[in-house]
Formats: sequence, C-alpha cells, structure tokens
Amino acid sequence: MSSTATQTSKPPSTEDRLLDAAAELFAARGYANVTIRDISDKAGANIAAVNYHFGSKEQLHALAMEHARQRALKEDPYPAGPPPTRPLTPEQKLRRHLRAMLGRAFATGPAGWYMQIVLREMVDPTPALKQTIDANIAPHQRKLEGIVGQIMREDPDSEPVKDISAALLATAIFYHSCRPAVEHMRPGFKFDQGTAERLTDRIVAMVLDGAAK
Amino acid sequence: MSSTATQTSKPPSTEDRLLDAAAELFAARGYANVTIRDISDKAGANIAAVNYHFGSKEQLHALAMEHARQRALKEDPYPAGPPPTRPLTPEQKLRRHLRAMLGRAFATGPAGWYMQIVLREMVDPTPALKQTIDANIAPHQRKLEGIVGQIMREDPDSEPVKDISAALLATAIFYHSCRPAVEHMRPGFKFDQGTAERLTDRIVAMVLDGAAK
Amino acid sequence: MSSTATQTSKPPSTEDRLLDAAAELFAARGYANVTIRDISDKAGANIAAVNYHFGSKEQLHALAMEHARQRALKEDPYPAGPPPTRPLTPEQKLRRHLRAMLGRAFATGPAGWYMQIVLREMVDPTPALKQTIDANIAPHQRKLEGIVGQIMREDPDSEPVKDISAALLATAIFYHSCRPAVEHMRPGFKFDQGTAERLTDRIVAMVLDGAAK
Amino acid sequence: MSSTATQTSKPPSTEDRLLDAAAELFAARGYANVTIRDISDKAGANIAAVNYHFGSKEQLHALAMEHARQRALKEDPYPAGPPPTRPLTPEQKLRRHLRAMLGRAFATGPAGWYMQIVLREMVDPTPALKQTIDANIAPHQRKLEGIVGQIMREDPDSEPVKDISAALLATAIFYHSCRPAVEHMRPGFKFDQGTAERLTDRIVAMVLDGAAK
DNA sequence: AATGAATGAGCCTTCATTCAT
DNA sequence: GATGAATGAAGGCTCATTCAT
Repeated sequence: MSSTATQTSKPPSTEDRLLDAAAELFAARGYANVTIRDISDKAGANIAAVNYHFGSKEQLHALAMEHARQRALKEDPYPAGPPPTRPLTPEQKLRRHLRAMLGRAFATGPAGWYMQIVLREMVDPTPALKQTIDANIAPHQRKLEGIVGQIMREDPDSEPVKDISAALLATAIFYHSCRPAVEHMRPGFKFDQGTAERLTDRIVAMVLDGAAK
Repeated sequence: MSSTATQTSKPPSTEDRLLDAAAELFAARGYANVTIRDISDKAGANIAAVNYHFGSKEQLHALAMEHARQRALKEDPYPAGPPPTRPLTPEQKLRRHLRAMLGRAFATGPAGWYMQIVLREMVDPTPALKQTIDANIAPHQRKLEGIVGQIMREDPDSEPVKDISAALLATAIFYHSCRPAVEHMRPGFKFDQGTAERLTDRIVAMVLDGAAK
Repeated sequence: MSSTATQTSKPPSTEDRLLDAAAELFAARGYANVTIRDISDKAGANIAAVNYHFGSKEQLHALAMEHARQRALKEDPYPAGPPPTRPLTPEQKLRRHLRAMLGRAFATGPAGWYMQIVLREMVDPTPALKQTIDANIAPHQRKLEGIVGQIMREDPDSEPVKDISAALLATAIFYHSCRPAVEHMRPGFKFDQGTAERLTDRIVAMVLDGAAK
Repeated sequence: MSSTATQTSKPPSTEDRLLDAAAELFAARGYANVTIRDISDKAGANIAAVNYHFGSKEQLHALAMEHARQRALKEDPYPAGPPPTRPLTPEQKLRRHLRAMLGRAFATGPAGWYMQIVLREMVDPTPALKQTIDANIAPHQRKLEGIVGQIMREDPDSEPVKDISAALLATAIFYHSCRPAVEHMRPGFKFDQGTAERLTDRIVAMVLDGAAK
C-alpha cells in the first residue's frame, strides 16, 4: 500500500516499539493500570527509555494516542469500507458510524488501539483529558451528532440530539471499559466483529423505531 | 434509649465516619484512585484506623458498599416515589427503573453512593468484582431485563433483550464514570435531578418509539 | 494432689488465662514470633489486657516464664520420678538430668512450657536475657556441670566440663528450636517421650563410652 | 582487562555492597531481625535499591546465602588445610568436618557468613527453609553421617548415626545462634579459632571414647 | 478490673523519575 | 542514542502501646 514494498523494511526504532507497546497497553488497561516498566518490558527497552524519549509517562500517553490514530488510519481508514458511490442516507451513515465505533472498541490489534485509548481516557482520565477531548473525541462526537440530528430532524447542537448521541457513545465505552464485568455477567458473550455487527443492528433499529419495533 | 429524638444526636463513631468517607470517595473516584490516607483524613481518623476497624482497604470497600446500600435504602427507598395504587404498565416500570438509576448516578450525597460505587466497580474493578456483580448488579439488571422483555415481547433472557438492557446500564455508567469528560464536552451540562428526569424521558421515548419519533 | 479436690475450682482469672496463653505461645514460637494479639485472642481477652495487667509484652514474657516454672513444678516435679531410695550414681544422675531436659523440650502441654521458653530465649533473646540466664538457666546448667564434673573427674567449673555440658544443652535447644528443620530433614521423626528416652540413652552412652562403643 | 592487578581494585558495586551487608547482617541476626533499611544503610544505598536489585527481601536473603557460599569457597576452601597426601582415617575426617563447621560458626568476616546464615535459617526459618535444607544443609549433614557411620560401624542412614550426627550439628548451631547467651553464661569465653580448635578436640574425643575417657 | 477504640512508628513494596556513563 | 543504576515519594499493612471510658 505504501511506496516500495520490495525494499527490506528496517527494524522499528526503540521509539516506535515503545509507542506500539504503550498504545496496546493503554488501550487494554487504561493509563493508571499500566506501568512504564510494563511498557518498556513489552518494547524490549530499558525502563529509562520512556523518559528519555518522551519525557514522562503522561507525554508518552499523549503521543501513543496520536500514534494509535496514525496506525488506525492506515489499517482501518475511517469510515470502514470503500467510499460510497452515492450519498448515504442518514440511516446508513448512523450504521456506518456505530459499526466503526463498536468494531474498533472490539478490535484486537492496532486497528482498535486509537478508539480504545480514547474511550479509556474518559473513564480513567489523565491531566490531558480536556485536550484529548477537544482533539479526538469532540470532532468524532460532533460528527455523530450531525447524523443523529438529521435523523431526529433537529439542530445537531440541540440538547435532544446530544443526549441521544451520548447514549450511543456510552455503549462503546461500556463494552470496552467494562469488559471484565460483561464477561462475568454474560458468560459466552463474544467480543468480536460479529457481535459488533449485531449490536450495531440492534441499536440502529432502536434509534430508528424503538426497541419494541 | 436516650431522651427525646429531637435533641442533637451523638456524633457519629469513627467507624461510621470512615464508612461515610470511604463510600463518598469510592463513589466519586473509584477504588484505585482513593488511598486509605484520603479516607482516614476525610474521616478525621488515624490512618491505622482503617486497618483496625476493617482489616484492609479491600474489606473497607466491601463494607462501604453495603453501608452505602443501607443509607440509600433509608434516604431514597427504591423504587422512588409512593407505591403505585394500580399495577404499572411496562412502560411505566421502565421509566421508574431508569429514573431511579440515573437519579442515583447523578445524586450528590449519600443517596447516590451505592449506585455510584457499584457503577465504579465495573470500570475500576477490585478482586471482588464477580461477587459485586452477582450480589449487586446482576439482580438489578435482571429486573431491567424483565421490563425490557415485556416491552419487546421477548424472553427476558434472550440476546436482544440483554443487548438493549446493557445499553441502558451503559448510559448510567457513562454519566457517572465519565463525568469530567462530560463536563468538558458539554459545558453547562447540569448533573442534577432535572437532568436525570430529562434523560429518562428521552431514553424511554427512544426505547418505545425510536429517537426519530 | 492439691488441697480439696471436691471444691468447685473458680474459672481462671483473665490474668491467669493470659499467662497460660503467653507461656504456651512463647514456648512454641519464641518471643518475636508471637504478637500480643495472638496471646489475648487465645486467652479470650482484649488486646489491651496485656498492657493493663502486665505493662508490656516484655514484662508479660518475664512473668509467663515464671508462671511456666510454677506450672512445671506442679505437673512435673524435677527431677522426674520418685525420690531415689539410695544415692544415685553420677551416671544415673546424668541420665535423669538429660531425660528431664529432653522430655520437657519434647513435651506438649504445660509441663514443657518452662523449659521451652527458656530454651527459646537463648536463640531469640529479649532484653531480659541476662536475668533469665542468671535466674533460670545458669542454676540448671551448674547442676549439669556438677554431674558431668563427677563423671569426668574434673572440677565442675573447669573448661572441659563446661564445654561438654554446653554440648548437652545444645542438643535440647536444637530439637526444640529447630523443630521445623528437623521435621523436614528427618521425615517421620517423632517429637514424643519415646524419642526423648532414646536420645537420652544414646547421648549418655556417648558421654560415658563414646559413640563407637 | 585493566592494567596491573596490583593497583587498587575498583570500588564494589552497589549490588555487591548490598550482598555483603545482607550476608553479614543475616548471619549475625537472622532473617526476621534484619530490616532492608538496615541492609541498605550499611551498604550506603537507598532503601529502594534492595527491591531494584533483588526484587524482595526474601530473594535478597536467598542470593545473599549463595553469595556467602561463594565468598566462603574463596576465602576458606573446604575442607580446610592442604589436601591430604594419604587417605584420612574416619577419626581424621570427623575432626576435619567438625573443625570446619565450628571454625565457620566462630569466624568473623566473610569466611563464616555462609555457615552462619544457614545455621540461622534453622532457628529463624524463612519460607525457603525446606529448599535451604535440601540444597545447603542436608548434603553437609549426610557427609557427616557418612563419617559418623564409619566410626560407629553402622549404616549412615540408621537412627543411631543420625541421632549422634544431629547432636554435633546442634553444637555448631548453639555456639552461633546462642552467642549472646553464651557470652553471658561464660564470661571470658572467646569466640575465636582457638576455641573452635579446642571444642573440636573435646567433642571428637567424646565421640570416640566418651567424656570420661 | 477491664475494654473497645485509637495511635504512631515502622515494615516491605511499588513506581515514575533522575543520574551517570 | 541509549541504558543500567539509583532514588524519593507514596502506598497498604502490622504491631505494641496508649487513651477514654
């Protein structure tokens, strides 16, 4: 997909390995539940490498988020799937948006890191929470509010639209950040793309027509 | 046993002060983000008092949860409001349930501690997560699934019912555990009972008829 | 054995229960490995009772030692067995002495507490070590040295006599204070009176004629 | 690698200083009576250094034991003295063995640490007691039992041989672990190699011919 | 005479950070 | 560019002792 695939790719730098390790761990466990030793061990680097390359755990977290964003763009361009040939209906857009959000929350591997780090930041905030929201969450959520606004035929900035949109975001946070709880409450629940698909269908249907049909 | 109940009641015991402090702090910040020094300081007690009265931080957490449950029962008997004079419709039941859940998630003070500690446990689990779920969350959620099952006219144990019910629980977790994020994303958003009422209306309406009406 | 056995014996006082509990625990585990909570729990008393009745853990230890001495005198008057009808030979005296020492080191129950506390004090000393030695160990050991002196036909205060006598004391300390180690090194080794008897025979024989006969 | 071996050697690493300090303190006072602060202070290191280099106090204890073994091998190769030109008699072997054991129990400085730590472990056991016995004590004791077996003309695994061998081990434990008691009971008693020599002679004589000659 | 409650000192450990090479 | 070593702050916990009835 990138330039010359024939050339031997260099081994990733320590910095990149740290970013990968950090992104994966922060995505899976949240900021507070990851130590820089966890990260440097996973990256095969010295524990001092984190501070050497990134200054602090906090800055590494911020950069890991951006790194995860880049990796997600490559591996899973948003919105998923080929560009549509004709304009999507609001219902289709909602489906695409939810599907991408849940799909990433359920993803294993780099494609999901970005969404997962961002969702984690909301329940386990760092001092950079506000900036993270402004740069990473608010734009995403405004997009969702635009779609929901169309469906509800209301101003995207109106309270009803924001309330409903928040409930949709809440679902993604729930399945990612409460995974141990879900696994215990619903034994056999599968955290895979099939489930993401099913939940998307279910929620889109509810938004459009209610749960009772 | 003492004279008139109108007279000033005796000052609460250290044990009670610790339970109150612990419940409030665990509710607000979660298990890992509270130190026993925070708790003992807030309670005006020595740091060793936690161990003396409760054995460990973990035990204090468990007892604070039960303590919060008792306080919630006194101050905010469930379901809120007077007992109905006639059987409630499923729609009314759903409204009551959601209203209570959100009301407690938004409550300031003891009435909300129990719900808040339990919601926190899901995103910031302790070793007692499974037991907490079995004893405190699962019954509550099964009740919700019963209601949703009636509305959807499906088996309460069926996947669709559980999926929708989870989305409703997710909303309560979201507003409580992501409060700093919400406050930044939606400046002016009020965490009060009026908002709980409004959100309840909104979500009930969506469940019944969809967001687009 | 004591006065009127027909009269109802009073329940032991808290003080006595503490002394019993302390003696048993100090005998079994040594000063440092017993907490005053262990003692008060075993005695069914409040943890403050130790300091109330005895001032400190250290004083309780001292008094428990004396208490244990009294109990040992009652239950197992030294030297064991009926008073001899004719003067004992030095060899008989050595046997009696060693048998009593090992028997008490191996005893379960009050009869052994005194010897065991004293032996423990030597490997796990308290600040009262010197006094304990002067009052409880030195007299006992001087007696042994008298016997050994007769057998060796040397001055009881001479170095050879003291060296050999110390080796005999060492054996009793070893079997009591290194019990976990002995149990692992010699599986099946029985800490009972039969073993005390056998070891006594073995050691007396060695002292008299050497191990090789 | 560097210039001449005669020149001043580089200062020992923190790790080595910690091992030395730990070995010396554990040898002198036993596991429970030494704090990691004692060790790090003595080594001139930060208290966190113990955890950094060794993970835990328990691990440090295990490694200090091995470290002490290495130092003992260098400074006091076993068996002491030049290799014999002709096979030793059992009596000579017994003398060598006892002399080494007591000599190390009495040693001041690194040559004695290993024996002393191991002897301490028996009266003040750590969770690694069984392993310590299997790896460090049992082989040593089996060797002694082999010698005693030859002298007694009995199976080295027989009860009489084990009983007598235990009494000899007991003596070494006694002089090391009960040192404060011995110092008070026998003022003027010297814990030096001359005394080790004398005690060896005394005990060997007793084993061979009895104390009464 | 006795006790439940409370305390302060100390313990081992964890962790992000800083130092020196 | 990178790292092994070292550090200080903080955390939960234990325990003998003291306080207030």
